[in-house]
This record gives sequence, C-alpha cells and structure tokens, in this order.
Amino acid sequence: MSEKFVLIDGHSILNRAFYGMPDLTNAAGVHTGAVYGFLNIMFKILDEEKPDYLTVAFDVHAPTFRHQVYTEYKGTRHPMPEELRSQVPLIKKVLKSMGIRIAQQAGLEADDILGTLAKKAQELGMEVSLISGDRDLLQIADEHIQIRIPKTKKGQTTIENYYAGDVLETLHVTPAEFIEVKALQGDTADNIPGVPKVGPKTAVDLITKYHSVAGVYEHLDEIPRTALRETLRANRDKAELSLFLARIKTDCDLDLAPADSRIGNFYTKEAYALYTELGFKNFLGRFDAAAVSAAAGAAEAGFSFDIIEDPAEAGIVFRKAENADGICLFPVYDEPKLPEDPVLLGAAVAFGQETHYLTGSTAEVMKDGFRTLRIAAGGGGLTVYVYHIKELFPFFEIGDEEFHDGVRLSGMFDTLIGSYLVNPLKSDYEPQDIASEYLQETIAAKEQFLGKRTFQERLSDGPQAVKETAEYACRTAWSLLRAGGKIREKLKDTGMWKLYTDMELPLSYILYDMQKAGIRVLPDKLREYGQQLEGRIAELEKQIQEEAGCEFNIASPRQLGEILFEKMFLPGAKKTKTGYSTSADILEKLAPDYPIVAHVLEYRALTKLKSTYADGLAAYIAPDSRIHTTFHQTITATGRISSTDPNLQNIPMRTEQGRAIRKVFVPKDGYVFTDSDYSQIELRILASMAGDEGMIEAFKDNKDIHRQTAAKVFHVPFDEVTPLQRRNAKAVNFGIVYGISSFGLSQDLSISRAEAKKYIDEYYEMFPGIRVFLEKQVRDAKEYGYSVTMFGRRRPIPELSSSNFMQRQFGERVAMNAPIQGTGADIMKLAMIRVYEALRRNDLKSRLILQIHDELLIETAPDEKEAVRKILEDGMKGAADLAVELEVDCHEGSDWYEAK
DNA sequence: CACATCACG
DNA sequence: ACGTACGTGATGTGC
Repeated sequence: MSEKFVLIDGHSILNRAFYGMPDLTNAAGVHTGAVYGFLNIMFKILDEEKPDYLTVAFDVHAPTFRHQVYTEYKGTRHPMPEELRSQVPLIKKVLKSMGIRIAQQAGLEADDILGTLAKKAQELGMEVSLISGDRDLLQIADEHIQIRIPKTKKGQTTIENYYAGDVLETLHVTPAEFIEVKALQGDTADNIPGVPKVGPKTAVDLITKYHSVAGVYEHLDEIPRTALRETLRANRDKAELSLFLARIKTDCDLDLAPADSRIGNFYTKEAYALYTELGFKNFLGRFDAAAVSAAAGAAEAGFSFDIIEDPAEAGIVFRKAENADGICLFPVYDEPKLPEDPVLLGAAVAFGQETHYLTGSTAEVMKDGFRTLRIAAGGGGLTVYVYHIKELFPFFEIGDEEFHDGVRLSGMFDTLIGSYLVNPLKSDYEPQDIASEYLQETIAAKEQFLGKRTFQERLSDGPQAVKETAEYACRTAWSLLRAGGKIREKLKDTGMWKLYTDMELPLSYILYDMQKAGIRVLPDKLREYGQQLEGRIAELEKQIQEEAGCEFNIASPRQLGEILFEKMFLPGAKKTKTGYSTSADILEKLAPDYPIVAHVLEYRALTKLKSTYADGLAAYIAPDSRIHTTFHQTITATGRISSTDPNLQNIPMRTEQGRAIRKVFVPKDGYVFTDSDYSQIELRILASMAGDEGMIEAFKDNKDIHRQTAAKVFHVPFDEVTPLQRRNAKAVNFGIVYGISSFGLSQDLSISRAEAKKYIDEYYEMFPGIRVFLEKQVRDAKEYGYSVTMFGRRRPIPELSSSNFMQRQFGERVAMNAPIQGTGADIMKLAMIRVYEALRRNDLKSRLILQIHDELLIETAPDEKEAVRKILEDGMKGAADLAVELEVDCHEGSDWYEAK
C-alpha cells in the first residue's frame, strides 16, 4: 500500500478556525480559539487518514491579503485582527512541540510550497491530501492528490473532498481549467486583475467551450457578444498576466523533501506542557502516561519522594508532620460502591520539603495518623490540606459525638471547595487544574495516570506500578500543599474565609451524611407506577400514528416537526437550527385545535416520567432499598448545591400525574417525613436587600404576595384582583428575580413586548427601591467584575465587559439574579448547619436526607415529630436576619407526596 | 458528542 | 439589527 502525505495550508486553516470558533482564552488571557480550532481540524484529519508524512506550510511574511480572507469577508479590507495575529506564532510553537514539520521559505507563498510538495510526493508514489480553506488549491487536484476543505458550521466541522473528478463534477471544469477560469474572472482578494466585466458565469462558459485562455483568444472571432469580445480583445495582457498569477507553482526549489516530514511521536512532554498551559483539556487524553510524567518532571526539579511500607516508619512520618505549619494528605482510593466505604490503598503525605508515600500496608497507622492530624489541626497552628473532603470523611472516621460536640473541622482545608469559592465559574477543579492555575505547574491528571483502570488494578501490577502510583500521588500532594496555601490566602483577601470555615466546610460533612443516609424507595410501587404509564403510552402512540397517517418516531423532534408542519401543514411553524421547533410552548398553542398535538404533549409528559423517573430511578435503588444521590458543592455559579446520579432535586411536582411519583419515596418503617420549605425566599431577600419599603410592607402582612403585587401594580383593591392579574404579577415577580427583560416577560405571558414593558414600568413605579437596587447591582458588578451575596460569596461576571451586546445584556441579568439566588443558597446552607447540629445536639434519631434549594426533607422518628418541626422552623427562620421575616411551611406525611 | 426537550427550584 | 428571562441534570435522537 502506498504511503500517505498530508499537507496543511497553515494560515488558511488558522483563519477558518479563528472565524469558526468562539474567542477562547486560557487562564492567563491568551487568545487560543484559532489554535484550538486548527488542532481540532488537524486531529480529525489525522485520525481519519493516519498519514505517514505531515507538513504544515506557512508564508514567511505576515500573510498576504489572500490568506487573511475568510470567504464571507471577501472584498472587505479588514486588517488581520490582533487576536488572530497573535496566534500565528502560537500555532507554530505548538506544531514544533509535536515535532511537526513546518514549511516556510523566503520568496515562496504557502500555496507554491504546497503545490510543489504535493507534486513531488505524488511522483514518489504517495497519496496526498491537501488541507486548505482556500478553493484556489483545487487546481492541484488529481487522481492521487485530494484537496480537502474543512467547513465549520454550528461548531461542527465537515470536510469537502475533491479529487480531479469531483472538481469537474462540482465546478464543471477540470483542475487545469480552473486556473484559466480564475485568470479570466480575476480575484480582487488575491490581486488577480482578470478581464474586466468577465464574472464567474462568463468565465466558466468560455473555458468550458475553449478549455484555456489561449483557446479563447484563438477563437475570439466566434464569440457572439460584441461587448464581451471587445473587452477580451482589449485586455489580453491582463488575461495573460492573470494566468501567471493564478497558477500555483509546482516546481519550486524547496529546502525540504517529502521524506523530511515523516511523522514521529506527536505526544511529547513539551506538547503536553503547552497544551496544559493553553487549557486544551480535550486533547490531553491523547497523551500517554510517559509524556505526562515527563512533563511533570520538567515542572519541578526540587521534588523528591520515598515509599514507606513499614507501619512503624509511617508512624514516625505522622509524628514529624504534626509539627509542620501545613501538611497535605492525599489518599489513594477507588470510587466505592457506597459512599461510606472506600478502601484506603495508600496515601501521599507532604509537608515542608518532604513528600512520602505510605502504602496500603500501613492503613491502620494511616487512619490513626489522619485522625491525630485532624485533631491537631482543630487545636490551631496546623492546617491539613486535602482535596475533596466529602469523599475523605470515611478515612478520618469522625465520630457522630465529635461532630455535635462542636467539631467544625477547623484547620481542615479542602482545596477543591476553596478553589471553587475563588472562582465558581470553572467547569473543572481537578488537582492538575489547581496546580496549573495557582502554581503554573503541570501535573498528571488521574485519568492520564490510570487510563480506564482502577488504582487497585494498577497497584497489583507490581513494585514498578507502586512506584509510579507513589510518584503520581506525591506530586499531587506536593502541588496541593503549596497551591492550598495560596487559595487560603486568596479567600482571606477576598473576604470569603468565614464563608469557607463557617458555611462550606461544615456543610461538606452534612452532605456526606445525607448521601450516606439516602432515601427509601418502594421498588414494587415504583414498578407499578411505570407499568401504568406504559399502558397509556402505548395507547397514545397508536392514536398519534393514526392521526398522522403514518408510523414515525414521536420522540424524534425532527420527524415530529416534519409530520406536523410539512405533512399536516399546522400553523405556527418556528425553525430551530436543525428543523422545526416542537417545544411545549409551541405545541401548547396548537393543542386546543389539533387533537394530535394534545396527544403528543401527553405522550411527551408520560415518556419523560417513564424514562427519567420510573425506569431511571429504579436503576439507582441500592441493596438497602434506598437511593443515595451525590450532592455537589462545587458546581453552580451561584452557590447552590446540585444533585446527580440520580438528580433528586428535580422530582416531578407541578402536575398531579408527575407528583404522584413522590408516593414511592417513603421513610423507614415507623418513621415519618417532615418537609419544610421557605416561602418566597428569593422575593423576601430581594425586598430586604433592596430595602424597598413598599415590598417589605407587603410581606409584613404575610398575605399572598403575588396578589398583593397585583393589587399595587394594577391599582385595584386586594380582594378584587382577578386570577389573570395575579398570574401576571407573579410572572413579573419571577422576572424581576431573573433579571427582567420586557422580551422575556412577553414570551412568558404571551403578550406584546410593549405590554410587558408597561407591567415592568408600573412595577418599578410602585417599588422604586427595587429598581435602584437592581441598577446598583449591575453598576457594582461592572465596576468590580463580580457580584456579591449578603454573605460575601462572589460570582465573577466576565460577560459584563464583553464587546458583544448580547453577552453584555446577559451579564446584566446575571448581575441582578446572582446576589438573590446566591443569598438564598447561603441562607439555606446556614439553615442546614443549624438544623443538623440541633438534631445531633439533642441526640435525635431523625436525619436530614434531602435539600431541594428552598426545601429540606427529614426522616423523622415517631417520637420526635414535635422536636423536628421546631428544629426545622427555628433553624430555617433564624438562619438569617432580614428586613423581612423568613417564613417556612412545614408538613408531615407518610411519604414525600403527603409531606410536601 | 451536540442538540432538543423537559423535570425541578 | 440583534435575539434574551436565572440556576441545574437526565434522556433520546442522530451524526
């Protein structure tokens, strides 16, 4: 089989990538979007073609105009934007780090280099693929030279491929004739004059007939159109010059031969370090462990570690560590079946300049040591740095009695929670991300080190594997120790230290406890619920197919859209990127008039319940008949917690049929549920933070707040508010909390924008303090770059300084919403701590088991109902002292349905 | 793996 | 002229 050569037109692909990608920057603010897009395209090609040779060609000088132009920008004279210019050296650096041959030569254009290399490679019997964004290269196409033009549309890259035959088919001329066409029509972007008045159509017609510029002039007299004939005659010199300019050279004297471009190992340690620095996490998976640890080795020369297998020696390490200022413990463990029993396979211990790896054989000493250190840290003077403390509690073996006696985990510093508080917008806070951000160092990612295996499997490979694991863990511990110190300082500098010590850290243990407790589910009842849905779904399916007159997949929005809007010609078709929108708000408008649409809506509702809840939840029932969700403390931008595997914060509530599923969530035998939720907490926070007298007054009456709002906004007595008025006022209240826009409100209420604006204006008229407050939130966020909650939690809002109007607009809404939603989250977290500690302090058997943003669910022992109710009410109401009292609704029940 | 959709607060 | 409500997570489709 012949060898394969891939040639890339560097500037042209970089251009494509730049305009096809969002303007990405790395942590240091370096623009990286074009480089990222380039690599994306390159890897796609490489994965597909698996070539033996690869070269990327560039022009030597700042690119000539022809290379700056993206098709859509043709004819415009924009200079190359600085954000793109700066990425030219960057992509070259990246390519070099991967050992990829760069071809550039004084006096030659990239096109000519590409043309020459392509021909030479072909002469050597290779198959050539030439990657360019520029159609000019099509003239090179032939049976063994394929021109590939990537297009980035909607973030997806598709590639158009042209062999000689494809050029003929698409453009109706051969590759050689393509040059002739171009010579006649010219190309202003490339400074090819062409023949005046000859456009693409005429040029193609002429060349199809006469095959070349020379042929055209030979048969000039045969041309019927006088004007055309004359302009050709008058511009023969231009045509011939254009022919010269349009032809890509294939016979240049090159510094490099195809053989110089043989591909080696792309995934070097230099490349790994560079990718990490640029923040290209998606590509890191391509690197093997060798490159990673080599890169890590390069990052820190002064690092050393040893391996301790003897328990007695391990004990010595812990005694020594106790006297340090800071120590990092980094246990090695695999994901456990149940949250409470991970196996401790080993641990790295770092302090001062020392790093030790203690093997699993010292497990007992390790657990003792952890405990000793934790208690020493609680006494002050010592900080114990860890990563993801919620997963580590089993190793610290914190006794229940210790916790309610006031162990607040003082002196423990979780670098995960800390880095989240510093910047809650990041998608990842892995140790390698933390090392990169706070130390500018590269360390191996866990997946890099492990691949798809577990630590247990890896360690069983033998002494070498133990050594590698030790190095991985020790490097991580050592980075986290130093980064941890910086994060800690940062929290103090930004006024978030108390938020960490008094809110997030104690909460982490509560979340652990809630996960461990889980919630009981009745499997038979859940199955029954699913079966009942199944029956109705089958009926609906049959009925819908009948009404449509054909069989199709109702769950496919694409097929459904075509049936409804193309086959049945229903009105109100709205296009999305991929087809017709079939979302509920569109279908709801049609449902009254078209039975099929009503049936589709019901089908959707039921299949959702079936797949996500009936079947979905069943898969999570553990052997103890309970579902143990995972709570996440470092996900949301606003400070809320989230829940996954499964998500127990979105169990149906709004429809009766959905709500019924809550009947399968039950307390353990003999117990009951106590459910307590804040009433209108976000509006109360808004009223309080804004200090708006009118709204504070409205809450003091403790009457239906939406109705009160309606009375004020529509100037009617409280008792005469119509249901519609209340609904509208409610929507405005929500809108205000979300960072209102007249458009959003008009959508929600299906009214005109003008009308929506009237509501908003009237609202601000009645509650002037709200407007002043929201405006100040936006102003301050613009000035500082972040918004702040009542408890000092920050949310950066980079969108506020965007040059994009839409982005900025979004930033303003966020600036209005984040302090409110975030303060709500803060208050609930404090409430959880108060409630949890009260339960423990009173030695109650009742347990907190779920939090749903403004709601807490407790599994209550039968003789503790009164106490629990009081603890919930006091704990939640007293969590914050606002200008408006916090109200909670508290209910008991024998299942979640009943308790809510 | 992106998208559309929909469940919750 | 643009095209939007805030914050999440899970599922099925279709490339």
